[in-house]
Amino acid sequence: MQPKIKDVARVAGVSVTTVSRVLNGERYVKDDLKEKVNQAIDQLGYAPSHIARSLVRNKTNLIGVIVPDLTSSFYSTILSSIEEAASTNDYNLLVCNIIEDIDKELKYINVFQEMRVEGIIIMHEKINEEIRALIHKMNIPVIFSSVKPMDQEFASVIIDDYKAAYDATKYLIELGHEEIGFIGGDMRDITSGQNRYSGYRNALSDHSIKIIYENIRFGDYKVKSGYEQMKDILRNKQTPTAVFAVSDDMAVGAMNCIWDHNLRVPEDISIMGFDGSQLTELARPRLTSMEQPIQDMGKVTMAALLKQITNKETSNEDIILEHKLVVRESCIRRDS
Amino acid sequence: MQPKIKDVARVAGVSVTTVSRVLNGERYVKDDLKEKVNQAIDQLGYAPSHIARSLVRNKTNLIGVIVPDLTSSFYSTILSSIEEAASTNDYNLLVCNIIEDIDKELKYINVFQEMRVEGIIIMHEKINEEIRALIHKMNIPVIFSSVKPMDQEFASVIIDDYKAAYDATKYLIELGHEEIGFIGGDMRDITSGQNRYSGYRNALSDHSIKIIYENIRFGDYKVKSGYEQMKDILRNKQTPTAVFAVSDDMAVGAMNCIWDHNLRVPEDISIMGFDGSQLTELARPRLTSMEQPIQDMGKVTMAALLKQITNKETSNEDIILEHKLVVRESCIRRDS
DNA sequence: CTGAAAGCGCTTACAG
DNA sequence: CTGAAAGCGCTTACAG
Repeated sequence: MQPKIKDVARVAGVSVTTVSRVLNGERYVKDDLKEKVNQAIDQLGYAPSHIARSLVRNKTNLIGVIVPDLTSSFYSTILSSIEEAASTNDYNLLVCNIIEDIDKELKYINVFQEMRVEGIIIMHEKINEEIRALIHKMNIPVIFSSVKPMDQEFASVIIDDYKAAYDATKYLIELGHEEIGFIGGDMRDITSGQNRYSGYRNALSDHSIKIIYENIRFGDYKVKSGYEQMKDILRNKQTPTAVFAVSDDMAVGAMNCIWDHNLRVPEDISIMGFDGSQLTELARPRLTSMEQPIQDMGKVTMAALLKQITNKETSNEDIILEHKLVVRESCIRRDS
Repeated sequence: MQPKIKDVARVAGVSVTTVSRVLNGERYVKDDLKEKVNQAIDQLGYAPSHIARSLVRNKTNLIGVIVPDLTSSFYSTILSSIEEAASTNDYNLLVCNIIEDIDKELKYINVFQEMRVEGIIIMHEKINEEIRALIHKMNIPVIFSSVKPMDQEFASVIIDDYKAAYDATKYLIELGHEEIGFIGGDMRDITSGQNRYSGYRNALSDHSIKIIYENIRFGDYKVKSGYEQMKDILRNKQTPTAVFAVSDDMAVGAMNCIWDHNLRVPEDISIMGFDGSQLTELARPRLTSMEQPIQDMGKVTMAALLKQITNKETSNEDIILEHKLVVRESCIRRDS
């Protein structure tokens, strides 16, 4: 059994009120009593129960976080910066990993409600009516980080996917590429998939380049799907001279596929990634990528959430961060 | 404000005791009352306060987890399987990320104590006297996953590092290599560093191969240090024909360094990794690695912890899991 | 400056 | 089968 405030009071020879006061750093406690209390605390190894405190203060200092895949370097990097910001502000993270299991998400949101978390951060793009309704009913700040589900009324911290994809494609065009393949993301539940695809298409048409649908494929943002989609593309009679994959993971998958076909990046095919994950520096050749400010994303998300918590007002205004093209070695000028 | 049990009781026209009973699935509640209560719960969107429950039940269903680096694919994979096991058993995870900051670790252990977590999982190898003392005082189950700090009396879930390193080295020897470089890990705080190093050395001497200290370097398990240490090794007059790095991250760093020097893996230098992380399949050539059962590690850790929690007895017996050599493409027979 | 008492939202003997 | 009351470990007016 852990010691309780009553034990401290007894040992120190004061009332629990007084112990509580020195615990909470109030003034109006005589130095000698304070001393005695602190001694008793040390002696007993007392640590106040956060549980009891939460109950009376009506404040838990808990944030619920839903991650689609902890093993993804993209999400775990965001989570890491969220954790840092939380820790700095004396908040603790309840972390839930959802792998393709929307029921688990619902279950966890329920748990979050029971735990009385003060806010929720979701990095999962799939969300159904039931979850939406539950979140609304809970009436606490919710913020989406790095994703923006369709038709939703919650705030997202996100980049301008359309423009980022447009700029990435434009860069390839400026390198002289005209057959530019595309490995897109999910087109159903998430706005990024559609916006990045639009950005790609419009960049091409704005530069009067014909869209070759044979060279357009859609994956699920993961390495394996990048590999598979690239394999498909390589089967075409006329393979593109450059491929733009809308995640670094898929880009690396594509690079590996190219390597396994004994072709070379970037000499045979240039590859452009998206995200700015650790893989960009790990891959050989190093991956040129349209980067999201991953580190900032977590920080900004927490800041926005804490602001909502503090001001007791929910906001549904998206926060748009800047994307940035980082040129490395995987894209070169096309020989013309 | 969230509705409370009192509100439910009022709406349903029963006592709070009755509401509590249907909440906890007790028998001895007449069907019509149960019905009314459930209706009231739905109507109000009531979810019982886990905080209040924890206080009275003296049980939080919380586990504290300390990860050294969330962005590492090794640790995040273990964390992911820990999370899965926790969720299955209705436990929630309080996650703390420690990056080289031992004070933060102490702070978090304190938080864990205040939160009255029922158990703690630590994947961090650095631990000082203060932390050790605190953990002991808390008197709750603590288990180390994938690491075993020196001189400690807590249980670890771990592989036989000595034997694993021995076997990996032996494999390289059997491929005909005689100059086998080594990129080791931290030799101070963690037993794996020393045990893997011993395994490597003994494998060599058991096969009458002279140890060349020039080709032995120590990193910090991360990609970058693998790169740097390999750079050092390549500066030597006689470079090894194979290098064994005691983490896949360092192995990939070494491979990248070799690539950047316009040498080839495995034709010029074979590379053996350690861990079995995602990188093994991502790298090109694919990385041959002495693998830990990463997925199992999380599962086994949680199982052991839950057992201790349930039986209210702490154990300090290590659990040793099997290592396994997975041959891919980065090691080949030496031309002799 | 200090303490007795009420209350946070639940559960659980105890009584009926 | 149902409910009034005590208690979980704290904080916070309130009174002195």
